[in-house]
Amino acid sequence: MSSLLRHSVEQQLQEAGGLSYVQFQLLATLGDSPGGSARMTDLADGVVYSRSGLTYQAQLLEKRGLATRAPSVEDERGTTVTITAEGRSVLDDVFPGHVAVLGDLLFTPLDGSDVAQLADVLGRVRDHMRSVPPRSAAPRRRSRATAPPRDA
Amino acid sequence: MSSLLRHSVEQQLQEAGGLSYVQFQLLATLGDSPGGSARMTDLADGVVYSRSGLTYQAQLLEKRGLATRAPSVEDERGTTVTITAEGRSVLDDVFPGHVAVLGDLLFTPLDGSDVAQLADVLGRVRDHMRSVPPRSAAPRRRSRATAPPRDA
DNA sequence: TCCCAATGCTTCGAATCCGAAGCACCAATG
DNA sequence: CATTGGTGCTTCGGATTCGAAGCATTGGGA
Repeated sequence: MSSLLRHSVEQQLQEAGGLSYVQFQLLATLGDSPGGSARMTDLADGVVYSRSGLTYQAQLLEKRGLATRAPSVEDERGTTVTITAEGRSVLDDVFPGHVAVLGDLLFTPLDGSDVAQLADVLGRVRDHMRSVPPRSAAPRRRSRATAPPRDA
Repeated sequence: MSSLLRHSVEQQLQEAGGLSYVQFQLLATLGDSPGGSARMTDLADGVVYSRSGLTYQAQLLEKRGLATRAPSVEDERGTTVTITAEGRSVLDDVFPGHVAVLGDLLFTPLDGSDVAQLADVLGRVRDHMRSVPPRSAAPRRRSRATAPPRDA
C-alpha cells in the first residue's frame, strides 16, 4: 500500500515542480525551520536517508537555486542549508497538488474515525521503532541444511 | 513509518540471504505460484516496480541460480521465470528472520484489535488506489515569483 | 599547549534504478 | 499471405542510491 501511495506522490511532485520525494521533504523541513535553515544532521534525522544521498540532493537543490549551503557559524565542520525565496515559491507551487493527491488516494475511502485510528496505531509503531536500538544482528534461524557457503 | 520499517526489513534480507527487497518479493511470489513459475508481467502486477528493474533483478536471481528464465511456451514473447530448489532454500533461510523483524518492529506495540483495524483500513485504501485510474494530469503549474495558489 | 578519538560532511566507486527506445512476436484485417 | 497495430520484454543511457574511505574541525584530557 505504501509503495503505491509513494509512487503516486513522487509522480505528482515530479510533474508539478521537478522535485524528488527527498527534495520535497528537505524543502518542507527547511520551510518549517526557524530562519529556513538547518544543519545536515538535523535534516537527516527527519528524513530516512543516507548521509551521502543527502549531500547529493542538497547539491541539486543548490544548483537549482532552491537552497543555499554554507559552513555553520558555530561549528566549522557543519554545513547549514537554507531555503531560498525561490525554494519557498516552488514549495508553494507544489503543495496544493500534493495535498490533493493524499486526499484523493489516501483519505477518500476513510472517515474521521478511521483517520484517528490510523494516526494512533501507526504513531505507536513509529515511536516503538524509533526507541528500539538499531538491530545489531538479525535472528540467526536456519531451517534448511543446504544453505550455500556465503561470505557476508 | 513505512520508510523505517522498509529499511529494517531490507537490512535483514540482505544480511540473512543477500537478497534485495524486490528479490525477496519475487522469490516469495514464485514460491506461491503453481509450479513455481510466473510470467514477468504477472510478477510485475504483484510488485510495484518498473519493468526494466524487474528484468534486472530477474537476471540477478538467474545469475545466482535462484531462478531460471525461459521463453514462454504459449507466447514466444513472454518470459517464464521459475524458482529453483536453491531459490526455495534461500527463501526458507530468510523467512523466519523476516517474520521476526515484522514481529519485533511492527506487531510488538499492537494488540489483536489494532491489527484488525489496520488490516481493514489499509485494505480499503489499497483497494481504492488500485481502482482509481492512473492520474491523467497533475493540477496546473504555476510559474515562479507569483502569488502562490490559495486553493488547498 | 599538544595530542587523539569523535564528529560532520563530502568524495569515491559500484550497484541499482527508471523511462524511452528498440526488438520480436502475436492477432486481426483485408 | 502481407500489413497493421498491439503486447512482452530487454537494452540503453543517465540519474540516483548507498557504504566505505577521506578530510577537516572539535572537545577533552595529558
